[in-house]
Amino acid sequence: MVYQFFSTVVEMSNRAQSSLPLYVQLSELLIREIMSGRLRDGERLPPEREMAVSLNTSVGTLRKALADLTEKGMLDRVQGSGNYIRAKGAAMSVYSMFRLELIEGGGLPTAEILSVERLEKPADFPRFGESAEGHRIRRLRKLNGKPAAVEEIWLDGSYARKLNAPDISESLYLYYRTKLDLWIARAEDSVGVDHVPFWAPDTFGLETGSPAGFIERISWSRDDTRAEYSRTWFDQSIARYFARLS
Amino acid sequence: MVYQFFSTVVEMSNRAQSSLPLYVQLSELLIREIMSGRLRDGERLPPEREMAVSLNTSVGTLRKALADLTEKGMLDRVQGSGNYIRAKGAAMSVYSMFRLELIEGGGLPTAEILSVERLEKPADFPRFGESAEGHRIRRLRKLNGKPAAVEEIWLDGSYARKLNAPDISESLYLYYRTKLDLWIARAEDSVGVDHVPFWAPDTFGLETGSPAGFIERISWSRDDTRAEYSRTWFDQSIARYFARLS
DNA sequence: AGGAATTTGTGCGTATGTATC
DNA sequence: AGATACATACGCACAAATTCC
Repeated sequence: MVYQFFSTVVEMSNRAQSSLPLYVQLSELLIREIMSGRLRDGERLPPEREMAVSLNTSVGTLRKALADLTEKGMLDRVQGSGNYIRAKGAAMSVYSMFRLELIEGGGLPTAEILSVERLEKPADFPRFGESAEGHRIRRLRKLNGKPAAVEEIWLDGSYARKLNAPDISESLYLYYRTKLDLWIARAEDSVGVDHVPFWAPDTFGLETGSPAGFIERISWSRDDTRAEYSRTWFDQSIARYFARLS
Repeated sequence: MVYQFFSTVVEMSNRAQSSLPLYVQLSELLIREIMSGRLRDGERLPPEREMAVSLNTSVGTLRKALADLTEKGMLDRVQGSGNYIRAKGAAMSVYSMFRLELIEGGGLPTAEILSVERLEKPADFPRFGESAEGHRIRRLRKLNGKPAAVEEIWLDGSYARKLNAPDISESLYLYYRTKLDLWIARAEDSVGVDHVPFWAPDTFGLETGSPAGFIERISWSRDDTRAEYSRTWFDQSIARYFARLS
């Protein structure tokens, strides 16, 4: 019985800490369960009423959490049948904000850290966060092993004194969540063209200064403050940007 | 008292026709009110409880409709203050699915119809709709009067026998809604590069065959069927694509 | 084939918390 | 400080879709 376990966790992460709305806590609890693999792809959740009881909450509140998961693409809700985990969506959700795919479709995204430094924010950046400094993370991004993009992410300095480069590894957002308790909730992208930056490694397909696809992004945390600013240059001959709108 | 009026409209569009969920009907009712200008930008709605009474529904149901409007960017909900119309978002919402802006930001989008024809769907298209035929709409899109993109939209043939070109004019989606009762609910975009099609008019900045930004899109109606397939070529030197993710 | 049981969807009502005015 | 108004949370009844016998 999985629920007994849930119940415990919720008790802990509930009264104890953040005083975030209960439905948010539930949503995040379930996300953690999925991410960690304790809830597997395709697995069916217990009926809402049972779950609500074990989680010591009401059906309505649980439903709001489940709706949130659905929106995130990590859950299928089927009337008359049940609620089904979509860990694929979850695996994607690790990269959920990564919006590049191979032109032929798909492609497993991986990342290779080039550098992590704490620096003054450049003056010409849009405003984000409260600190005058930021963590600059440069990465080489690959799709199915092929270098597809270079990426420079600026995380506001207030979220940590120092970032631990090895810990970041593949999933930056997972690191944010687990180590910094920072939940990226939404982002705005702007896609155009720009010149490949001078620091792009030789392994990247395009030469420094040549034109490439360009993504500019601002990300908000769940408390609706701008947390992150990032820029991505991608090789348009092998990758393209995609988005779901509503 | 605006609500009395609401009440009437809801009565009509409620029991009478579609049997869509009440909260969807309410949401659409409000959208129509905003679009038509009867609800103005910045205007404050009556308190939820009053509104619920006048609309002859419950607060919970109304709240679900309002949440929908919020998601669509047409409403600001401020705790302790009130609900405020954002007709800008609505004006945008006419083009809500239009995701191009000037590189310097913004730009008023307009459209000029090049051709409207009913044709066999090309075989190499992704599947959408049930008809073997589709309406092919070609448009020149401008931002602040500057030609920024050419666009080819294929609407499935089942939604109308024939489209009336003059009626379409600026807002295709408004036409869908008002004349065809087709509500585009969501879309998936894929952004890359492609060659400008041969039919692009001379007024378009780029020459036929030269590379341009390229958006491929599939759109779903609110009953979750694929209704539309479209392709857009845009001049990357003056426009860029933007998206809000979550 | 069909009906009963199960499960989510919709809608209503209410009580309490919290931000705004 | 008090009133107003949205946010959260709980619970119930019935509808609609699915599943199972």
